[in-house]
Amino acid sequence: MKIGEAADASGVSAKMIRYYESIGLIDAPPRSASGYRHYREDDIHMLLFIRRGRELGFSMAQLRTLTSLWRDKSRASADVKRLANAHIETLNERIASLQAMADTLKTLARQCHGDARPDCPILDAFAAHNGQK
Amino acid sequence: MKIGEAADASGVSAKMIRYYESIGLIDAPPRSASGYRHYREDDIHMLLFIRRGRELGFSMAQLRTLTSLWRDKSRASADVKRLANAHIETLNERIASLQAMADTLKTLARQCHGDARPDCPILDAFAAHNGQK
DNA sequence: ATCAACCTTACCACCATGGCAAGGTCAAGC
DNA sequence: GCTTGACCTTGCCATGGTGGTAAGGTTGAT
Repeated sequence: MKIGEAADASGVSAKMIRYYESIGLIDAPPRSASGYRHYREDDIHMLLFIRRGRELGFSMAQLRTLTSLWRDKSRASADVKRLANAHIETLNERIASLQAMADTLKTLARQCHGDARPDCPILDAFAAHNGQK
Repeated sequence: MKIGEAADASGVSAKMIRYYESIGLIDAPPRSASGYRHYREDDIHMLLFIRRGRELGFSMAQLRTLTSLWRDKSRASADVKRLANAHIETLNERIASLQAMADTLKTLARQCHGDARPDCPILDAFAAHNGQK
């Protein structure tokens, strides 16, 4: 299978497949005489694995660990679970941070009459250099 | 006030102050004879304004609009409110996306016994190339 | 033989930020 | 006046993942 087909089959762009190879996340596949990369089923599975990990928000560094755990048939599931829990923690922090932003903005937006007049609590809050907020 | 003091006073690093100037987000301040940037109170307020906007997750492009609204004493508060609401919407989308990731992972982690055994529903889900998920 | 669709590598760009380097400036202490 | 240290200047590199683009080679079908 050439890289374009592998990209279609895995949902990972050809560009990214080459990138993953360049950073050592996936193995370099065999090449045809003319230099074309050639992929097999297992490689597609790996790409799908990586794509799903990325879709769940794992970083490349974490994917590196996850793929090695995946390859390691004698891994301890505790290791995987630990990584997953750490990532859940990170996600929760990011959610809380975004939620706090949204809450603040919602409060401000509610106080803004939103008409043609120029006075605006949102801008006031941004500009506050006294203890207003 | 020199840039270091402006950085301390505003919470925006000197590096970022120069960057904001380079992209035209803030005006270039007057320079001393030897080339040092010199800031006044109003410049600090602007930097604080920008910092608060960034802390609420607005993009640089949005900050550009917000600062121009701030400067425009005859703005309509509706314009500010519209921008804020659009950003709240974006934040909500990002939150929902992260929440979906976290929920999926939580479900998988709950199913993983997390001990020394190698079988792991998390990896299984990542690897699924049939309709398992 | 030609043409389109593919492949290859090697760059540039993003966005906001930090770091580092090489050199100029200023103020305080001697 | 000289040294020293803290500051300032510009400029370049790196991040992380991804897309784009360019210049050229390969393949397969007509």
